[in-house]
This record gives sequence, C-alpha cells and structure tokens, in this order.
Amino acid sequence: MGKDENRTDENSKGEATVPVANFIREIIKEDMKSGRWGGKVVTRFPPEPNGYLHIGHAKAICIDFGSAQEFGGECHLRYDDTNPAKEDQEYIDSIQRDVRWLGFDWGKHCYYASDYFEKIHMWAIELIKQGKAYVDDLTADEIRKYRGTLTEPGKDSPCRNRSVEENLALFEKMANGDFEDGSRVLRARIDMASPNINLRDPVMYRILKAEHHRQGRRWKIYPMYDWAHGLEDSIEGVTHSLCSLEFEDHRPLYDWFLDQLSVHHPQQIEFARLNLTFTVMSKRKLKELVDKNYVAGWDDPRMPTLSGLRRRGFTPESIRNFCERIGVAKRDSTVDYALLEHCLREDLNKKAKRVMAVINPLKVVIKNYPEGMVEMIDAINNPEDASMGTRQVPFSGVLYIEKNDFMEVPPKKFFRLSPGREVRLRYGYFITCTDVVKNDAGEVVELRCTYDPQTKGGAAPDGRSPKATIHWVSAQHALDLEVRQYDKLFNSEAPGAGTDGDYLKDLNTDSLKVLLNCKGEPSLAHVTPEDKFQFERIGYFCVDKESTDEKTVFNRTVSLKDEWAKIVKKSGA
RNA sequence: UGGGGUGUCGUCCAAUGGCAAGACUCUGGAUUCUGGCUCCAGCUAUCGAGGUUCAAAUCCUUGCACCCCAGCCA
Repeated sequence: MGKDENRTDENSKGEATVPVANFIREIIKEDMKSGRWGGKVVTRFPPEPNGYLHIGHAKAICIDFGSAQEFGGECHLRYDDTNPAKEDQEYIDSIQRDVRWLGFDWGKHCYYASDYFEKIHMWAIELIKQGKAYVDDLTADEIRKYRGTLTEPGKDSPCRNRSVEENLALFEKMANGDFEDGSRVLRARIDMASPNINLRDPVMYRILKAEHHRQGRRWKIYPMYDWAHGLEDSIEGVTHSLCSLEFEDHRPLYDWFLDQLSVHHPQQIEFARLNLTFTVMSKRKLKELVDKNYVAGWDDPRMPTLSGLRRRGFTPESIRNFCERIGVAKRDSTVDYALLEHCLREDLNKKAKRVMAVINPLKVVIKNYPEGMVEMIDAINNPEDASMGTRQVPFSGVLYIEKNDFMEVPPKKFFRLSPGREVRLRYGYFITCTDVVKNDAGEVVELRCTYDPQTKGGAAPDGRSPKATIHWVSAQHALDLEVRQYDKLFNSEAPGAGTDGDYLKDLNTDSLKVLLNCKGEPSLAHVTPEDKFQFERIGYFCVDKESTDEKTVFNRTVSLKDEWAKIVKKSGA
C-alpha cells in the first residue's frame, strides 16, 4: 500500500488522499522499523463520559484510530470514568454513536477505566508499601497552600512521613468509607520542591461517596487522572498514548508512576488540539450555549458537536478528510472554518442528488403555455455521477421561481430575469418576462412571461443561449417545505477575543432564519431525516428530524459558492 | 521573575544542512443548461540579531513573542 513511504501532501480532489507527513506517523514508523513494541501499535481514544463529542474530538479520534489503522494495529475506545460526580450513561451512548458515525470501529476493544479500579487500588497499596505514597489529612485548601507557587517551592505536609503501616491502615479506612468526603487523600511522595508542580506530591485518590454509573456504591475513593491514566494504558498494552498538549507537563508523572511499579510503559505523545474560527470548543462554553438556550440542544445544527454537525448535514467522510488535511503538529493553531466548508462541499458535490426547490417563491405565469397542459421533463440527478441517473420533473404554465432571480431594474452583470429579458428554465424552456404584477405596497408579486415552444429541453434551434439558467418548480405540483437557513453561530473569528472573553457578545443573532413558504419538486416527497440534497443553484440541504407528514423540514447544510453574491458585495459595500 | 512547549504565506501544514512544497482563502481568466463543479494563472512566508558552513528554516549563541501548569477535573 506504500503506507510506509514518507509522502508529503498530495491531496488530489475527490480521490483517496495520501497521508500528510506528521511527527506522530514518523515516531510510529520508526518504532515499527526498530521493533520497539514488537511490531505492534495499540492506541486509545479515552473520553470522559461527561459531555458530547465535538469536532475537536474528531481530530483526536482520527489521530488515535487512524494511526492504529494505518499501521495495522488496534485502537481502544476507553471511557475514562474516574469521576462519578460528572459522568452519565447518556454521554456514554452518545460517544459510541458519534465515534461509530465518524466511521471508526473499536471491535471488541471497548473498555472502562472503572473496570480497572481493583487493580489500580492494589497498585496504590504497593506504592504505599514502597514508601512512595501517603495518606494526607490536610484540607484541600491547605494542600493548595502547601503546594507553593510557580516560583516558590512547596512545603512538606506534616503527614508526609507517616509510617507504611499507618498509611496502609488509613488508606484502608478511606477505601472502606470510614472518612468523610474530602477529609483525606492519598498522595504520591515525590518532591514538594519540584519546578514541575505536577510532581509536588500529586493526589492519587480522593474520597467521593458518589454513585458511579457502572460501579454503583462499591467505591468510596476514586483515582485521579494522573494516577489512573498511565495504568489504564499499561493494562491495555497501549504502545502510543496520544493526547493533547496540556498534558505535556504531566508526562514526567505518567512516566514516574509506571516506573515505580515496573509495568508495561507506553509512550505518551502530545499534539495540539483543534481550534476553529467562528466557533467555541470548550465543553463549558458549549454547555452554556445549551443551558441558556442560545441553541436548541447539543445537536442544534449550529453546534460544533458531532451530533450537531450530523444534524446539520455534514458527512463523516468530509470530517475525516478535514482532519487529515489540517495535519498534526505541536503548535497552537486555529484552522479556517472555510476549510471545513470546503471539505464538506467537495464531498457533497460528489454525492448529493440534485433537485429543484424554490426558497423565496415568486409566481410566474406563462401566458402562451397551453391551459392545463403538464409535461414531464428529464432532469439529471448528479452531473458528477452518471450512475445516479435521471428523474422526471413536471412542467406547467404556472411556476415558482426564486425572488432574487428577478430584478425589475437589473444592474450590470445581473444576467437573470428582468422585464423584456429571456432566460432559460433549467431543463425546461426559454421564457421572456413581459409584465410585472405588483401589490399595493409596490412589491412584485407575480411575473407574466411567454415561452418559446422551440426551446424545450433547454436548446434553441437558432443556437441562441441565454446568459442565465434559473431553477423553478411547477406550482400545482409543488411540495410545501420549511427551510432552516443556518449561518455561523458567531460573528467573530475568535469569539470573545475582542470582548474581554465574553464570547456570548459575539453571538450571531441572525444565525437561524426559518423560511416557511418554500416549494420543492415532487421527487422530494418521500424522504427521511439526514437525507441530503443539493437544491440547484442554492446549496446543500438535509432533512431534519423535526419533519412531519405535512411538511418536510430542511436544514441548510452549506450554501453553494456564489459568484453573484461576491459581485453584489463588492459593488454594494 | 519557576517549569514545560511553540514560532515557516492571510490560515493550516511540509522540509530531517543542498532550488522554501501543498492545501484553504483571496485575485484574474477559461469553460459551463447550476454565477455550482472543473481547468489555467497569480499573490503573499522561514520571529529578531549575531555566528559556524561552499551552503542554514534546519546547527551554535543571544534576544523576543505566544501557549500551558499552582483542581481532592480530565
């Protein structure tokens, strides 16, 4: 497969992409060559089930699962459920659904950190016996004070030199639930003067008499991340423990615990997490958007959550391709949202069935079209993919066209319909606008046109060709649709950057426009949620789960690129 | 003023002492029954200052900027 070749780039459109070089691939490649792990690659994706996965997690998932896949290894899905206070079954389910939807398979390797609690507990006792862990009676507040600061060393706790026997006895009582929540902790005995604060006797266990979603009330103490994570990796035989940059400082601790216990010792490798323009990525902020009803839930189509993107109409392929293209490195960066949109359009262009729908209808009466006549016209389902075939669309003397495809006083470069001008109706006839009907308010409410019967199918015998082709829907056959036009959730490239951190001030109050009177061609009759279409000349749309029998609801996934909009913007503003 | 990281086009990201790639964005053009797609062309980059070398993004010295760390969160 040539996958061990050091190829750079080469992202030819559409086809499978060749991996971009990155430092993690390099490391694994080297390890494979040297036989460091016996030719095996084992990675893991270790989410804490305390929230929904978002596009940032998608990057991690692609790296974790992708690395294993690429080198013929395995990737474990492991719930890092060491804090029952925050975790919930709902999140476990959503995480599985999202990882699977993204296109990854953990096979039989779905694990829970909580399944290792027994083992981890034994190891803690071993560490105590080695004199490398102790029970501390200090309060949380005192521990903080004793820890020192970034520039000053910490102080030893008075409990630091307890005997092994006493520590063992106390720890057993902790585990038995004999002490109150928060009254004692087990700490590693490392170095209170370390310049790395993580090494100043980190807490290994805290007392927490909470109900665990899998363990019930069995445990009264729960291990901390730093203590548990390396052991979880070790138990599973992980070779490359990939995580984000903020854990770089924790690596010495990761290594220390595993070294003390002389167990299998994976290599922790850190990479930069994903930032995207025009969005926020922290769980806290996303939760706030949900809780304060700025959006309609975790799967609101404006959310960067995987469930939100799915509902918005993103394809897993487009997200995977995006994750490959952004690369993997160690520097903080913010990827242009336009790249995500590009990957989306690229994928949808290949796959989405074309269909005609009018989002802001304007009635058109074709005066010389025979009364009551209906013709069926062939239309191509996808010009990018002939195998998707054709369909028939009804044509009649009363149609809807898009309001903005007509201008009474056309500016320069406006090629669409205006009084006296001829345009082509997609797959249909050429029509010429003869009259404009207005209401009392002076608004255009109807157009009278004539058609040229010679131009059926879109070609004229005399070879003339209008500058514009517009889409349409036959009025008597039209389906009523609701269209939800979603836009960016934030106005600012970096929400909160210019508002003293108050990202809510950068919310785009126009991020959702609901259009209730849209018209669609009859082929849109039987659709199911997540079905994706291109509404010709407008954009990509997908069926929302809130569709009813009476009315199908479409979410605008992303608009088509729009040259005309650019021209307007340039001359207008 | 502790420790750990990172600085390459506007934005991502390559280069492993040997001609600074590619993608996205943007600009111009060709084509087109979608102002879509496609195609062609163009734009702009090695944080600064010294040094080593025939040759430096890469090595050395030094400075600067930015990110992370003082949870009984992960």
